[in-house]
Amino acid sequence: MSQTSRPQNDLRGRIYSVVARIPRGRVATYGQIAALAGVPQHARQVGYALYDLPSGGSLPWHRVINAKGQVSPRSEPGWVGFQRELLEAEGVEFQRGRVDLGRYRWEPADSPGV
DNA sequence: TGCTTGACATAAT
DNA sequence: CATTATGCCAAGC
Repeated sequence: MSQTSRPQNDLRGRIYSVVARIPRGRVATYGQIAALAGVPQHARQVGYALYDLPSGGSLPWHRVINAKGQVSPRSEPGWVGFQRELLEAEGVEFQRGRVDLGRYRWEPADSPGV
C-alpha cells in the first residue's frame, strides 16, 4: 500500500525476529542479522536494536556477535564474559576468547547436516 | 528539522 | 595483530 511494505514495526522489530531465529549452539554476526533482516547495511542498527532489548526478553541476543568472532564489548567490563558463558552453555566453544565462525556461524536456510 | 550517537564492517596503514 | 579512517543509516533529543 501507500505505506509501502511495512515489515512489522521498525527495523528493530525485524532484527528481533531474525535474532530469535538463531538456532541454539550457533552464532551470527551483526552483518548477518542485518542481511537476513533485509538490510545488510544496518549492521550497526542491529547492535543498537539489541541495546534496546527489554530485560527478561526471550531473545537470544547472546548469539549475536561481531565479525571478529568475539562478543562486542558493551559498556562495562565483565559483560562480555557473561555472554561467553551463555554461548558455552549452548555448546559453543571459545578459542582464545573468540568463537570459530568457521564452525559455529549460523547458516540460514541451509546446513541440513554438514 | 537537523545534529549527535552507536552491541558494526571493511580496507588501509 | 592494532589502530585509523570511512561508510551506512535509524533512533533520540
